Amino acid sequence: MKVATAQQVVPAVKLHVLKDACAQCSARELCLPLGLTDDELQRLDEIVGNRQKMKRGEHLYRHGDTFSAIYAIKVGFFKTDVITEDGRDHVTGFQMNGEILGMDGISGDTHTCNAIALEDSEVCVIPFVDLEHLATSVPTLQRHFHRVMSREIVRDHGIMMLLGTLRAEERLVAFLLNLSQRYAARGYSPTEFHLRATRDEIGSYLGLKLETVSRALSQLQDSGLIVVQQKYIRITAIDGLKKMLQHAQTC
Amino acid sequence: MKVATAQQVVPAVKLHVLKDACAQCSARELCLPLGLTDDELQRLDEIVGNRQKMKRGEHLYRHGDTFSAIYAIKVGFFKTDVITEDGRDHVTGFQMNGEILGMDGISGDTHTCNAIALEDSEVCVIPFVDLEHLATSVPTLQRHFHRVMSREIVRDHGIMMLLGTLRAEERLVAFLLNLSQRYAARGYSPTEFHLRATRDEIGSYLGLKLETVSRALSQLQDSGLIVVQQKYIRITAIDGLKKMLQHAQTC
DNA sequence: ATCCGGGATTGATCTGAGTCAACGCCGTAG
DNA sequence: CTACGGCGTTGACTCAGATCAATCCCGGAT
Repeated sequence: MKVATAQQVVPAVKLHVLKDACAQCSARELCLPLGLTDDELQRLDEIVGNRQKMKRGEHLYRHGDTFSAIYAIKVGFFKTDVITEDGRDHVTGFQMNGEILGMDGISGDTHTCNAIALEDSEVCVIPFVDLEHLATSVPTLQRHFHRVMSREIVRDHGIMMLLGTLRAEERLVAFLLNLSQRYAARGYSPTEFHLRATRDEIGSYLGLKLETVSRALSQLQDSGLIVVQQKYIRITAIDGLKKMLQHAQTC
Repeated sequence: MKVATAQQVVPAVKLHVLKDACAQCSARELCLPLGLTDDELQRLDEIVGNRQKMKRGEHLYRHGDTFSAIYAIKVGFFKTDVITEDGRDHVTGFQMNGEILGMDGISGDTHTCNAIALEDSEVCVIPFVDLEHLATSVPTLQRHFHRVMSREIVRDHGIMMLLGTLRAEERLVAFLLNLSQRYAARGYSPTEFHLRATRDEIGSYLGLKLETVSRALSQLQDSGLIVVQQKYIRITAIDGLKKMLQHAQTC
């Protein structure tokens, strides 16, 4: 067998896998292995077959690919998008380390969207049948997986709300605050980061045209709330941004 | 204990439960018990404690309620909505018989949206800890539950696409075709039905104002594609509607 | 170092949907 | 039967964001 041969030829792989195992992973609070015992973690490690490195621009999976695994992002940044019958696409989300990709594929055995790396990235491949099987004997894991799926649903509701009720500038603010909060949760600066997405991708995500995204960013900068230099963003008045969302449309 | 007493006092309840059991339910192809053996169905029946009747306008659960169960709609029609910090609300979905409500609550132990009956309805209450417990020993059930959650995610992506890329009339068309298809799947007419939602609720769902919904419906009627009389809708040219979505924005 | 091309910014103009307002319809309560 | 109130329709006007277009910026290739 091809895979087996590869492992025999390169014994270093085994070591590498151990080094990156779930127990040591910095993302473990965020992705699946929350609150597992050492033994349970060990069993999870065993099913997480391989860690897959990806170059910027590569697809992790494509719309129509048969579904076999979900993916935990170890490092990197992704976008997911759906394609309409008439060819246009729409970005449904941006995912960063510690987050799970691929749950769209569970319902129909094929993926319904594309997942594309926006920078060099690395993911853990979690074969889904193995995960389900393990979940039957590790209730904590089962519970946590359900939470992860549910969180995705709740997140989507938030985006639907954003798309349905907020104005352009408010959408941008919500987007920036969301990024800020997620970076903070990972120990990065909540006020200073690089956007990995283009204006066009951000626009697609927020239901805006790229020019509108650009203008809204400039406007926020003119108001003294943020500093923009291309993809670099610095939030100078995070409370001001938050206030914009609270009073949205009320005045 | 109160509950136990109630069951002893009213022995008729037991009979009633049996009559409505999952095995006989007309919605069983659509909600959870797909492909279970008789024995497994029996065990599911046992955890589905009670069937709850609801009057139009009643809340099944509210934003903030502690989460304990998901609900399968036996008969009726619901909407779910989320409330923003500043008081506005946004409809996130309409649910009909055979569909599952409440999965938003799994992630945080409290519900994140409201579920409101738009007509007199009846739901099966499925205590979530029991469902998870049963799922560990019935893989088919586990699998199917995961599919149901995933389908919800995929559905939400579709709505995000709709909100982000379609124009007002196209959104209405997508909405009507979606209803049509769901009614068809239940053996009702795909071309003739009553909207249970107001123009305002439909507008909230589609990211439009109620006037725009009204206008778009009138326009579709003028084009000879549908007939509208208040809440009554008849689709007279379903292919014409489908065509509108395929060529959306391409010309 | 220079060239090239994709991405970003900014301005001018246009338009689809929102807003405001009047009126019509229908079911319910008295 | 009539009055009322919520829902729906339609019209006139406004405006936020799309569209079209020119220019700028920056990073990678030659």
